[in-house]
Amino acid sequence: MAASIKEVAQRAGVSLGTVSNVLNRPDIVSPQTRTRVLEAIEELGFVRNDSARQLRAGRSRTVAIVVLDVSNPFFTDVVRGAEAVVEGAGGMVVVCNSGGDSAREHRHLDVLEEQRVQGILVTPVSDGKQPRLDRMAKRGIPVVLVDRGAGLANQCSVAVDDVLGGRIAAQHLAERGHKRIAFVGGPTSLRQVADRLAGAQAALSEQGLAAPLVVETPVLSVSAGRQAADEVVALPAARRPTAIFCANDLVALGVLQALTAHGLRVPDDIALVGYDDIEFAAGAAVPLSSVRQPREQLGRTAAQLLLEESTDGEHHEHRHVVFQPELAVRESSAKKRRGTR
Amino acid sequence: MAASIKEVAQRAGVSLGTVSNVLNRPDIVSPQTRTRVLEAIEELGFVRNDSARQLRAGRSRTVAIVVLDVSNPFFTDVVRGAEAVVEGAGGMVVVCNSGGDSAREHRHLDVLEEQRVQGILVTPVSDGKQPRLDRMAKRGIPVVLVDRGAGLANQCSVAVDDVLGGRIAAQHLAERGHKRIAFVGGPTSLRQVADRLAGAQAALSEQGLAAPLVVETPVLSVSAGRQAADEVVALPAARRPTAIFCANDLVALGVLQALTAHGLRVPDDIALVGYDDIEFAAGAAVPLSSVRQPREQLGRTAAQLLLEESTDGEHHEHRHVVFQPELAVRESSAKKRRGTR
DNA sequence: CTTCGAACATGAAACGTTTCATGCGACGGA
DNA sequence: TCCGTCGCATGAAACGTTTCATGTTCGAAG
Repeated sequence: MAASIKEVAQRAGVSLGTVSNVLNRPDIVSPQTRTRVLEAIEELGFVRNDSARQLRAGRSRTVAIVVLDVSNPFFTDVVRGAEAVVEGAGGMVVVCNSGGDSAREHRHLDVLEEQRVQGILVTPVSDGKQPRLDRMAKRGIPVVLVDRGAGLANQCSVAVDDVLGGRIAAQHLAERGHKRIAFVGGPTSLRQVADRLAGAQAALSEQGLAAPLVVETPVLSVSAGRQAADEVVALPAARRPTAIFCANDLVALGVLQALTAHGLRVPDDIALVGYDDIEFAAGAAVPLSSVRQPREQLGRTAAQLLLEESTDGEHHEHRHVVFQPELAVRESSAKKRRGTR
Repeated sequence: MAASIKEVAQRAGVSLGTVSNVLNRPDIVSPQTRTRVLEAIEELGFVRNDSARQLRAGRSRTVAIVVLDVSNPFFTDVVRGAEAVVEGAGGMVVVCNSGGDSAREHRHLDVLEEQRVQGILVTPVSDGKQPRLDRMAKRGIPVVLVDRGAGLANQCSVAVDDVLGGRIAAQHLAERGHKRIAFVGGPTSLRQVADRLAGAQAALSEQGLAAPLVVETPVLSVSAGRQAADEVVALPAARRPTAIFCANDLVALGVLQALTAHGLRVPDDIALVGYDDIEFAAGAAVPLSSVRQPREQLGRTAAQLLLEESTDGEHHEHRHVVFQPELAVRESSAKKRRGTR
C-alpha cells in the first residue's frame, strides 16, 4: 500500500540512494535531480517509514514523559514545558499516563524501551529505589526524574522545594501579624504534605510563634477542606486560628466555602493561603493566595537535562535541580492583622 | 550496546529463529529450550527492538490521540476512556498535544504517519474540510474524529449533541417554573456555544416561553462570567431573569461568585445551570447543576470504532456516533420556583 | 526393520531505510 | 595530452526482526 523509497527511485529514474540523499542531505544532490525526486514523492504520496529509519539509525527523536495523572494540571503544565524544549530541538514528545498504577507504569516503560526512545521523563508511582530505572540508565537510556527522588545517584532529577514552600507560606502569614496559624491537609504520609508542614513548622518556630494547629485530612479535596474547616469553626473563639495554611488549593477552596457559609469573612476573620496556584485559585470568590510552583519551568529543565545527557553519552554528570516556589499574594491573605490576638 | 536476538541465540546455543519463536509463539518450542532461551534473555537484559519488529510486521500496536489541549479535563477524560479500550486490546496509547495550533497538529500527524501508527483519534484544530485527514484515510490509516465534523464522509466520528444539551438545561429550568431565563456565554462563533444556545432557544419556544436574554462573553472563563453577571444584576428587577444557563461551568462559577457578592442567593433569587460538569461544579459554594457529557465514554467509543476500522480494513462502513448529554441536578437549580414571575 | 508423522529447530529471505566506498564525467592546470 | 579534483550518482551492506519452507530427530505403527 504505502510507497517505498524504491518506488520513488524508480519513478524518478534515479537510484535508491539518491532518493535517500534528497531526503537527508538535499544540498549534495543537483537541483534538477532533486526536483525530479520531489515530484515523484509528491505524486506517490510517499511517507518515510520511521521504523526502517530508526532501525538503521539506531536512535529515535522521540522523548517520552510518563506522568502520574494526565488530568492533573501540575503534570499538564510540566508536559507543556517539556514539549517546548524538545520540539525546539527538533524532537517530539509523547505522553504516557500511568494513572498512579504501578503495573501500567511498568508496561509503558517496557514499550518505550522497545521503541528505543531517546529518553524518558518520569514521575514514578513509587517513591523509593528504582531498580527498573537504574537498569535503563545503565543501558544508556537517559531518564530524568520529575518531582521525585532528588538525590538518587543514577538519574538526573528536577523538583520543587516543598519545605521551602511551606516556610514561605507560614512566614507570609506571620509577617501579616498572625499568631495562631493552622495547617489543614493530609495525609501526612504524602511526602509533599509532610514537607510543606515541616517547612511551616520550622518558619513559625523561628519566628518564636507557637506550632501550628494541624488538622489532618484523609485526602486533598474540596470536601475534605470543608469538613476540616467545620472543625476549626467549632473551636472556641479564643483558640481559633486567625490564619490557615492549606496543603493544597482544593483544600483551601473547601475551607473558604465552609468559612463563608459559617459567616466568617476571609481574610478579615481568617486569612487563607493555599498551595499549587491552580487556575481556580485566582478565580475563587475571594481570590486565593497560593504557593506557586514553576511547573512549566520544571518540564523545560527536565527536558534540557535529558537532551544534555543524551548528547554527553558516557561521561555525563547527573544533576539534581531544585526549584524554589513563590507566593502569589491575593486577597485571601492581603490585609495586615490589626492589633494582637 | 543493546543485545540483539542473535546474541541471545548464541548464548542459548540455539538458532535465531528459535529465539523469535520463544518470543512470539512460546507454545511451539520445547520447555527446556524455552527456559534456556529465557535465561539467556534475562542474563543479557535483552529488549526487543520494536522498530525492527514493526518494519517486518508492517503494523503497529500504537494508537495516537491528538488533543486540542492536554490541560483540558474534557480531553483528559477522553484519553482515559480511549486508554481503557486500547490497552484492553493489547495496544498502547500515546497522547499528542496540538495546543490548538494548526502547525503543531500538522507536525504531529506527519510524525505519526511516519511511525505507521495503527490509527489516530483526533480533534482537529480547524473545523472544516480536512484534506490532510482524507489523505490518511485513503492511505488506510484509520482516523476517528472526536467531537468534530460529524457527517464527514471519510472518517468515523464521535460527538456529543450540544443542541440537546442546551435543550435539556432550558427544559429543566422551565420545569422548575422559571419564565425569564438568560443565556450567558460566548463567543457564539464557537460551534459548541452556538449549539447550546440554539437548543435552549428551541426548548423555550416549544414551551411557549420568551426567548432567552443572551449575554455574550468574549471567552468562557470565570472572570467573563463575573462580568456578565454584573450586567444581569444591573437590570431592573422586573426584567431580571430568574434563572441563568451558562455555556460552561467556568462561566457559571463566575456568575455564581458575582451573584453572591451582590447579595443575591442561588438558587432562591436566581437559579443556575452550567455545562461540562467539571470537578469543581459539585464542589462549588453552591453545588452547581450542570450538563454532563459522557467524556470517558466518548473516548472508549472512539477507540472502539478505530479498532473496528483497523480490523475491517477495506470494506469498513464509517459510523457517526452521537452521545446524549445528561443533566446533573444539584442545589443551584434544585428548588421549584414558587408562584409566577 | 522400515516408514511415517509428530515435534521441534533451523537458516535464509524480506521489511525500508541510511551510509559509504566506489564509479563516472567533466573541467582546469601543468 | 594527461592527471588530479570536484560534483554528483550509484548500489550493496547493514540494522534486528518475523516468517516460512526445509531439515532433523525420535518414537510408534506396520
